[in-house]
Amino acid sequence: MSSREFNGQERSVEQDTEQKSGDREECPDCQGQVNMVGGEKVCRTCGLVVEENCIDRGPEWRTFETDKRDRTGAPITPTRHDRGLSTEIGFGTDGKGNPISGRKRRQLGRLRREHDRGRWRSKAERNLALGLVDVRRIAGALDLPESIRDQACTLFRSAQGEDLLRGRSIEAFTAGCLYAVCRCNGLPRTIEEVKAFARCGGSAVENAYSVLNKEFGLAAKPPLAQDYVPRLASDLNVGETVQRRALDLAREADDAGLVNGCQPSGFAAACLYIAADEQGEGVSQLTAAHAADVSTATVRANRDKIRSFDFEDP
DNA sequence: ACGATTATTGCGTTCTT
DNA sequence: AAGAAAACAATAATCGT
Repeated sequence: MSSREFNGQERSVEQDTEQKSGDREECPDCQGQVNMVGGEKVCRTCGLVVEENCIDRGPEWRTFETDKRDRTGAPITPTRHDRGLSTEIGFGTDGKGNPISGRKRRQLGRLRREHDRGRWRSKAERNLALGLVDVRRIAGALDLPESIRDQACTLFRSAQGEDLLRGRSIEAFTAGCLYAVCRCNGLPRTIEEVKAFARCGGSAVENAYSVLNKEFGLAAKPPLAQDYVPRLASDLNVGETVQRRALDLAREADDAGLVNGCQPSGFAAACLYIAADEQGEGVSQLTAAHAADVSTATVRANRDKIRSFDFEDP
């Protein structure tokens, strides 16, 4: 939460200077190197999310202030079936903001109805619109960055273009697209979390994902424990040093293949638990387990695995 | 809250047909 | 080659401290 507000302030200031410099950036907290992880700028050492939604497709809103910039108009977005270029008939007021009433209002109502009906040229286009709304809904519920949401919308478009939706539900595919994009970007969301917001059966989501994976050959990386550390850390409200230590543990465990066969989120929870324990921060097994949606027994098992590995000797 | 023990589940292997 | 089954590891549930 706190990092999110932080972004909101920083963006307007730094957007111009940093846009595509590609130069090294420093984490404001620990001066570590910052690199891109799936649409988010994340500090390599402490895991702080410096900036998210780095791709800005928006227009230059300052056009009316300084006449130099001429990119105007509504923002074009893949999240609307017509890419945001449609027109809508508003309610209540006329063009000057004065209220309207009576016959005129009812006339506008009829006009709006016909306008809405004429909006979709085909069933497919209507389905697309439905799907994109659903993608937006789930992405918002999961608190995902905009770039992820937009990628998911684009993926949904492709899926429909390839006729993958035939006989399957729209809702399953929207959830599947979101999960697929998260996987491709190393963004830590389990399929369970996505399923929780999908308006369809969980198996349908899995099926949609596997179809997407097969048809498009998605670049889905195997999920890593270290990917889950930043989010869990912020959920648990631990300090910087704890988070950094946990990230180190997770990274080493990932490299050593210690996480193979385990649930990476549960493993990350164990890393956080150990790190917090070392620093004397009171994070109980229960809270750590709950944040990662695993049981305390899993946290314990993974903790023992880490401890017995003993990172010094190899 | 934590640890130990037991039960369940999921999954890759291996054995059959 | 396809399916069934025994085997194993990870996770969850339960009980005791």
